[in-house]
Amino acid sequence: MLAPGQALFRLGDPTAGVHEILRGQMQMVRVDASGREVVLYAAVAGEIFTEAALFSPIYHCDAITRTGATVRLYPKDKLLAEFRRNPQAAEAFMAILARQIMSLRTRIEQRNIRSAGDRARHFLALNTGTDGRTVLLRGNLKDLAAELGLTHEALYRALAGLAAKGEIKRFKNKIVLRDKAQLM
Amino acid sequence: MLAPGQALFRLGDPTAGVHEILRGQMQMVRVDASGREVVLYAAVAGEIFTEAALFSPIYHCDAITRTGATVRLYPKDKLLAEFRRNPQAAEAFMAILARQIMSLRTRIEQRNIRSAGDRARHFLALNTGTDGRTVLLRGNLKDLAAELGLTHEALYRALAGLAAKGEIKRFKNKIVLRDKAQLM
DNA sequence: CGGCGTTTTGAGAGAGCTCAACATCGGTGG
DNA sequence: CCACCGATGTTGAGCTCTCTCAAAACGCCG
Repeated sequence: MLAPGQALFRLGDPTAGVHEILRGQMQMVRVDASGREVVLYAAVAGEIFTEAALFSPIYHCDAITRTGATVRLYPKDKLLAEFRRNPQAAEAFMAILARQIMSLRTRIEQRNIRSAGDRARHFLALNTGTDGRTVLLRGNLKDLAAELGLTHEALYRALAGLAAKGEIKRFKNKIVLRDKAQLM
Repeated sequence: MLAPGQALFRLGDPTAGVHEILRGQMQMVRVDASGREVVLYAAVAGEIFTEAALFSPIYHCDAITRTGATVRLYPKDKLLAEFRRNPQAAEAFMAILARQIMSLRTRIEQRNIRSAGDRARHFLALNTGTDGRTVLLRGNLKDLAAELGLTHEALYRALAGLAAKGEIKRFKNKIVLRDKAQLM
């Protein structure tokens, strides 16, 4: 349980283990030679971070929460001991890491797309449900815009544009893509 | 050894194992409901990919090389067997995955920065050598621009701007940051 | 010297960001 | 039941910054 502005750990601190964010956000921050802050990563609720702490004696950045946050710690020694005793647990953890890599790569590819319309399309295409055409929206559009790295205005306009061209249909909390057969 | 345009595997193929790129580039591609290609990730020489293949029976995307590529396969069953037998090997692989996650996160944060100058600064701040001020440039600036997701023109201008403001000094194959004491 | 790729600089256009105003929706309290 | 209020959603106008296309200077190698 951390108050806004509080640090979970600082650069150089001995590593404790893997953390999971239950509520709020954490920023991994490094300070460069000229004293400027460089944000390495901003983690949100539901994510685990400091995986690399398992393999390093000290932290290589600061972890600060601006929003306040609740964090759960999985102690390093217990995890490693469990992995040694139980190869299945080790495999499961590897699977978690591998999935994170995939999702991060997809996100990078997404950020490579400059056009707001194309970026929205990219997101929609990768987040369709089982029917391959329906995307359920989890939160509000402002949050989605942040996730896509767009201003909410740009996202509204992009979606309006896609809808105008008939590529999508918008509903309360879902978006349906027009597929090849144009069934929708 | 793959020819340009050749596919290493296709969506739905049974997974073989983890691949390392020795030469060239591979693109992970998925095709969306409307038949459009969506690039999940572009991997370059030196990287490993399909880590997640260890934990899935089939591939969830196509792997295609446009440039042609040489790829080494680490067979899935051998890797998993080795991990079960040898917890140290498992730990080492986890460490590789964890490091990749860190580097991907840093890259995402980099791509969140819109200003070319800020993005260059971010890169420089995170790539200083032991003295905390000197960045050795591995390749040419065009390649660096591509790595940063900028056009080479934009990067040239950004560096020129930083140099004009005295934040950096440019040399043949290195860039030196001005630190707080302005020693340079 | 000639050719090729990298580095640099210039001009113009497009697209997203910023600031701003307004609409819509849901919840709250009178 | 309705008025109010805040947050979300939407649209408008202008600006800035990068991208694109273009051209020139520079460096390297045959």
